[in-house]
Amino acid sequence: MQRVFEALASTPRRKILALLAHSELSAGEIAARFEMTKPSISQHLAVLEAAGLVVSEKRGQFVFYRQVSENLINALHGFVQEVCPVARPLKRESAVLGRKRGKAADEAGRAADEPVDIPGRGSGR
Amino acid sequence: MQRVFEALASTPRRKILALLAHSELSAGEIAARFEMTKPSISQHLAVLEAAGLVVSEKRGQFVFYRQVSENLINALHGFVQEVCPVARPLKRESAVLGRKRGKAADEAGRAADEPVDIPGRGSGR
DNA sequence: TAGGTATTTAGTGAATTAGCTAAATAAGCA
DNA sequence: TGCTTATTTAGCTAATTCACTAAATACCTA
Repeated sequence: MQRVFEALASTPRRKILALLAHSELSAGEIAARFEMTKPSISQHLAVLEAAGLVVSEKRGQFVFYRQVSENLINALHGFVQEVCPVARPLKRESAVLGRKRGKAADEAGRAADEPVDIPGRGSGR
Repeated sequence: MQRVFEALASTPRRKILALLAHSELSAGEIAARFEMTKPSISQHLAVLEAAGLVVSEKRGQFVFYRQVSENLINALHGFVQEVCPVARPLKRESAVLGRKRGKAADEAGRAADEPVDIPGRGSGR
């Protein structure tokens, strides 16, 4: 949770995530789209990966990065539940998207006015 | 947008927002719930206010703070649209919640794969 | 093995952030 | 007016972040 929000606090990192919205890209391809040196981009990618927002996979000479949208959605969703309980309809929709998740809701935090409770999942209780 | 995410990057500030989820509180009441000095809390509140996430109102001796959930929802929503277009159902629900908003979607950013388009609103086009 | 490309690690300096204490401002009350 | 409470502003230090350059590592190809 903390790491997710720290990762999102940086504009270049949010842009990297947006760039990865539709397809995976190599570190070099990502760096090519920013006016920043490759080591700097590499560092941003490391922050995103530590937050669980992307994963990397080395294939041959290249390291490809792709999004892990579950963690983003779960962190934001969990937070919105805490802060803005009026948004309950969001929760239901997010649940539909996040059926396959298992643990990230714990990191995402809770305790607003009810425990995390994802309908349509079966293992919550 | 940038200010919203910077504001959310701090755990104490996220906790303050959660504390304000259900009712407004004075600066002193907020400070009383944290193990931090009042000036520090005051600074965090200033950051939250600069991001448009809370508003303050001075009444007599006290300064009361309350949430402005529209800005939070819109910023997160706009970002999710950029980064995670698969989450389109969220968008529709968020629109229902945010009927009354007018301009914050611009700050929230867009450009993922379609323009911001809130159904059920009348002024979008 | 040698040479080239891709990426990360190390190390540096400037800028920002987070918390503190002390002091200033503002409002309520005797 | 003078005292008390509530909050913010100023000024400080320690810690973190950001982007850079230079060097190291890993992989591919000849």
